[in-house]
Amino acid sequence: MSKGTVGGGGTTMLRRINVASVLDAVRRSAPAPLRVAELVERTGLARPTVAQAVDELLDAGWLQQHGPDSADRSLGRPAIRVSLRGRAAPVLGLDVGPHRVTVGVSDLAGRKLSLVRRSGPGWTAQELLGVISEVITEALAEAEVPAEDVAAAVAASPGIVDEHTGRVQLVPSVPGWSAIDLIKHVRGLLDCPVMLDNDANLAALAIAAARGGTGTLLAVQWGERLGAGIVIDGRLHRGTGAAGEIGFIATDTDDVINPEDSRGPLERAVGSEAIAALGRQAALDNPQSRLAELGGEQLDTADVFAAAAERDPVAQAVVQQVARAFARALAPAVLVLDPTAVVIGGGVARAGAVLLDAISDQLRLLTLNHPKLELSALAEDAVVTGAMRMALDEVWQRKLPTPAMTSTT
Amino acid sequence: MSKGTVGGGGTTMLRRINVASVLDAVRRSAPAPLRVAELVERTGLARPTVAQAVDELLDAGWLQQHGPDSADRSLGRPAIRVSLRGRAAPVLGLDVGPHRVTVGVSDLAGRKLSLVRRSGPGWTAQELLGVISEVITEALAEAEVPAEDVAAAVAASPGIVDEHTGRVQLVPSVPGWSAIDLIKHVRGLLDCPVMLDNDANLAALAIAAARGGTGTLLAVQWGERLGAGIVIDGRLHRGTGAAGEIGFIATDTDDVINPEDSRGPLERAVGSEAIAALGRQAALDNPQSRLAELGGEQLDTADVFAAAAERDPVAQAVVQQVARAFARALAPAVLVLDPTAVVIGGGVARAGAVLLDAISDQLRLLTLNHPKLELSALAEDAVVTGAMRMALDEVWQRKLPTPAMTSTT
DNA sequence: GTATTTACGAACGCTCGCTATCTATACTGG
DNA sequence: CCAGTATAGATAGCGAGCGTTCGTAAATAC
Repeated sequence: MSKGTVGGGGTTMLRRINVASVLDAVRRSAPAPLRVAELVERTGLARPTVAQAVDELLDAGWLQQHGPDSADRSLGRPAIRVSLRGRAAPVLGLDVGPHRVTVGVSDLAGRKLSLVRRSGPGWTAQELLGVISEVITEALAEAEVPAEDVAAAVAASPGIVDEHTGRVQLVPSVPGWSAIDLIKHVRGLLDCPVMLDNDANLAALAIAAARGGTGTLLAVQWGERLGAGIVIDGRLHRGTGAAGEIGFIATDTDDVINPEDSRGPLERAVGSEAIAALGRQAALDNPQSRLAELGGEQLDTADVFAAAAERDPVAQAVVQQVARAFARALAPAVLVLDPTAVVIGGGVARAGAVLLDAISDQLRLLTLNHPKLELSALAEDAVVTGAMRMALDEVWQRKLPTPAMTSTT
Repeated sequence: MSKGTVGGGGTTMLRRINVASVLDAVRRSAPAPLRVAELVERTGLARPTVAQAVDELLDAGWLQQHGPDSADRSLGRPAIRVSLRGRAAPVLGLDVGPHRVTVGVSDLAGRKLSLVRRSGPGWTAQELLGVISEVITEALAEAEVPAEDVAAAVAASPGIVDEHTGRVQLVPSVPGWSAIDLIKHVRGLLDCPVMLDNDANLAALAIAAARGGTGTLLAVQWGERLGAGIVIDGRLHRGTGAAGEIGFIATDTDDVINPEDSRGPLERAVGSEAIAALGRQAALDNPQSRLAELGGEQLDTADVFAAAAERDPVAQAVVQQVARAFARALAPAVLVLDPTAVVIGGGVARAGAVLLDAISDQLRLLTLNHPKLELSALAEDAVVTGAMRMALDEVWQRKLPTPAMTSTT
């Protein structure tokens, strides 16, 4: 149990291994249905073994049977084809922010069944719990999934999350907010394993899953706050629990980490609010620039990047400054991690190529191996998608007795 | 093979799993011998199964049988006790530097059988190969291990190593030196899998193994050059292949990465040579300081730390400067990785508490979770030890069909 | 010297997967 | 319209391995 003994056992264990092997093979090719013959080939098992496993999985509701595909007309008796029955164990992802609640429901194969978003003006903690209930029931209804069927749920929370206790540090976004209450609340609604994780971590998981395969991913969430998730070969790297907190990296002029202030030096320097402030100052200093024209009094972060895209030198200088500070802060992390790719998401990512190119140029000077630098394709859905992904991983890990078996042959 | 299909198979596979399970249980308790009853308890298998597996492993030479321990006199018939027969598959570690060659031989249980070091004044590449042959044969003789018995060998090389091709970048220590030749040479001597890896990586592996257990370790090798190895839950993190190259982190005053210069900014700032240079300059500026007294003309890195330990303010200022630069460079990496511990090894680590405390103070200001900061206990043997460790891991991974089986029960 | 405790060893029954064979189904070609 | 063929599914026999149970050996305690 607690000891990490290598499992072993009798023939029933063997049976379970083989059933899991078949199930895993089906999962890997999802959503494409598979013929039994293909399963035989992929698992290396004998046909009767596979057939028996398929029967068992059909009975248990994990697989569903397809009729012969009329499009694929080949010689001989048509094969029955099976695929994952996603409804067997749907999962739920939850992204709670101070102004927005998003809930997604996904089936086992990773197909999105529903996605419900609700925005509002700063709820209180009490109101927020009510909104969460509503959105969850709405999402479940849209997906046509009864609440008791949900096999796992993951909630995203900003701040540093202890994955076991659910305790959260450094998150004063909503007054009176407690992630522990959130967990309790959701547990009351769903009666299934409910987990909590950092939003940057979950976004990273989603992006890594979208990119597929192996390698090291550093996924930066760049908005008012700055965080990053690290995914190594599909697994999240948590460190002691606070890995990826790049917002607290010191800049050349600011290295103060204050427990009272939830923001770190880099966030103060290049967070979206800081970018807007830099833009406003630049507009004041250069009243006849395109930047001042575009933004006016209420100059926004987006205005800075828009003006820079129009080649306004004043805005471009601001972008350069931001990119330089960001690259200098990130370079040590890139040197140490040596990631395959660095993906930038969050609100600032909407800036697009203007910012990306500037960062890329700066980063190239400061690193050895230059990772691919990209913008997140998932936009604002990254966090929910990642939450669903993690719930999915949890379900699969519970279901498959052998997660990895390095075939020596 | 190439596909990562979950293994499965017939009863022979089951047998192999159970045998491996028993072997693994013995390995975990090494070097303490185990009674069969204990194996039954730890593996969860039935006694006949364990007995059969033990017989098989004894025949194959993986286990050895102990007589009943006269010290442990308890009631009843004395139990047969078995332990790993280390000589079954000894491994070899090799650390090649420009001025020193070290070879270690270890048995399966991790016991060091022999360790042979040879130093010399800058050999040529050709001479070096000859020296390597001599030291290897000497180490094998001392360990009483025939060359053909060696099950795996790992060689350490400075620079960035591609773990598959064995190609090495950025290592001009020995003119005409090629790690590919090294691999070929060792393969010619040993006829077993020969692998190559970065010396900082291997040192990290050794330190992680010595500390034991899980967590994230950042092991810094600090000498003339600066490198680090990252070990996460016992596995080395390589990134694209150049992970841990902290020597190239920019400092506040220097951010030039030049392909011609094998040293990076941080190495130029706080490498042992740079520390000595700072010390010499400080001594010149303050001729009547303890530092100037101690070091004289040929002032060394060690002199700086010695003077600082004697509370010479001039030397202390130099140490402060070095610690500050190092901490500022490392802080972003610590924030991103959030390691359980940071261990410093290499020549500069001999400075001891003077440097460590200074770094700790600086790092505390710049990070959120403060990892344990320690000096490597392994001193100069870290790299060879790590090489043996990696060879050991390779052998075990080949032997055990199921490396990790998350017991769901 | 006997009783007790502990561990080893062997026989039996059970489950499981693999090989081989037979049956079912649909397309092809005369 | 009917045989031929190719593919897939179903079934029996065999072998291998594990687990349970019982008997036996070896040491200590009284």
